[in-house]
Amino acid sequence: MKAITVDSVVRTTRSPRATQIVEIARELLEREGPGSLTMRALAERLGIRAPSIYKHFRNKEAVELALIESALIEVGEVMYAALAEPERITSLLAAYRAYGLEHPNLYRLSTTGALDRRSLPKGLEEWSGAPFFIAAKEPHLAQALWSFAHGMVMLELDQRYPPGSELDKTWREGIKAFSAAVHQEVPAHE
Amino acid sequence: MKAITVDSVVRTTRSPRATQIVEIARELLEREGPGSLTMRALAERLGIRAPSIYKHFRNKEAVELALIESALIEVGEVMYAALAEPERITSLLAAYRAYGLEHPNLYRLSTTGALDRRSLPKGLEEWSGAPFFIAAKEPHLAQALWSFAHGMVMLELDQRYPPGSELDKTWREGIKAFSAAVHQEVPAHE
DNA sequence: ACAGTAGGCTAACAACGTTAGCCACGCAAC
DNA sequence: GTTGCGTGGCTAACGTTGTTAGCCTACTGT
Repeated sequence: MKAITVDSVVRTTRSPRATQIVEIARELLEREGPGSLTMRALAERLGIRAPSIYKHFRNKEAVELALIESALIEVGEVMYAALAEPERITSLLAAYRAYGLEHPNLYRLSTTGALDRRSLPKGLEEWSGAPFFIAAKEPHLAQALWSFAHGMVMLELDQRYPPGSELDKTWREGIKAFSAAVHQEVPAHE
Repeated sequence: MKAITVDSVVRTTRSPRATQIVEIARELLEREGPGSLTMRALAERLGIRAPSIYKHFRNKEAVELALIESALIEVGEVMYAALAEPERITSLLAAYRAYGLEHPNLYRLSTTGALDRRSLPKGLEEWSGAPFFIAAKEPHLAQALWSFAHGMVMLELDQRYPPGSELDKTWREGIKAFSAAVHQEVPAHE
C-alpha cells in the first residue's frame, strides 16, 4: 500500500548504459510496435551490435521487464493523482484508460502474459494497483473494478468492440454500476 | 442476434485434410501452448512437412483463424445454454469463466490481438457475443459486462491477481454490481 | 607494471514462417 | 488410351529471430 507519495516507489538502479538501452527500447516499442522491438533493431539504435546488449541485460525478457517496471510506476502515478479529485472512481478509471490508450504497446506488454514477480522491485506491483483498493474500499470489489478497466482497455486497444460502439457510454455504465456497489458496500458516510 | 439454436451458426466448410489440420493444431495449442504451435510441429503430427500445410492454408494466421472460429462457436454455445437457467447473469458469467479456464490457450488466442473480421463467417462474432446483450438488456451495460468478464478471465489466466486472491468472491462482487445495474436499468418486471 | 573487468566485436547456431520449384498421382476430356 | 491438369506431397533455401562462444581492447586499481 505504501505512502501516496510517488517517490516512495523503489526503482531498480541501473548503469547509465543500461538506462539508455531501456529508453531506446521504450521508444522502439511505443513508436514501432512490439514486432519491431528486436535485439538487433535495439542495438542498431544504440550504435552497437545485438550481442553487446547481453553485457547489460540477461536476455530480452529482462529488457522488457525494465519497461514493465516503468509502466507500473507511471500508471501508479497517474492513478494516485486521480484519487485526489472528487468522483474518485470516475477519475481513477479515466486516468487508467487514458494511460492505456496513450501507451498501447507498453500497456499490452505490461499486462499480458505471465509476469516474473521475483524480478520486479518488491512492492511495486502492489503499490501500482493500490488505487483500486483505495477507491473501491472493499478488496474484492476493487479487483473486480480493476478487471473491468483492464478488460475495457484491452478490448478497445484490440478493436474488439463492434465498429461504431460508443465506448464512452460503456465506460459510464460500468462506472455507474461499480460506484453504486461501492456506496452500498459502505453504508455510512460519503 | 439470430436465433438461439446453435445450428444457426455458419461454419466455414473445409476439406477433410484441412479439417484434420485444424484438429491437430487445436490439440497442439491446447496441450503444449502457443509456443509449440509451429508449422513444423504441426506438420510432424500430420506426418507431412511444413511447406505442405500451405497447400491447405494461406499461412499460419489462417490456421489460427480457424481455431478462433471454433472457439467463438463453442463459447457461444455454452453461453446460450447458460441463458436458459435462472439467475441469467450469474450462470452466464460462470459459463464464460469456465470456458476460458478450461481452454486457456485457445481463449487467449481468440481474444487478444487484432482480429481479421472479414475472414470470419459473417455474423459469427455478433452471435457469439449476443448472450451478454440478452442478459444485460442495455447494450452499453452489456459491453461493460463482457469487458469485466474478459478482464477477469485474462488476469486469472495470466496469474496477475495477488497470490491467495479469492477470485470466486471477486466474481461475485462484480456480478452483484452488474446485476443491480441491470435491474435498475429496466425498472419494470423481473 | 600488471591484472582484471567492462564492454565492445564477429561468427555461428537453432528455430521460426515462408517461398520456389519439382514431382507423382488420379481423374476427366478428347 | 493418351493427354492434360489440379491436388498435394517433397527438398532446398531464405531471411529473421534470440542467443552463445570466444576474442579483443581500453580503462582502472594495486
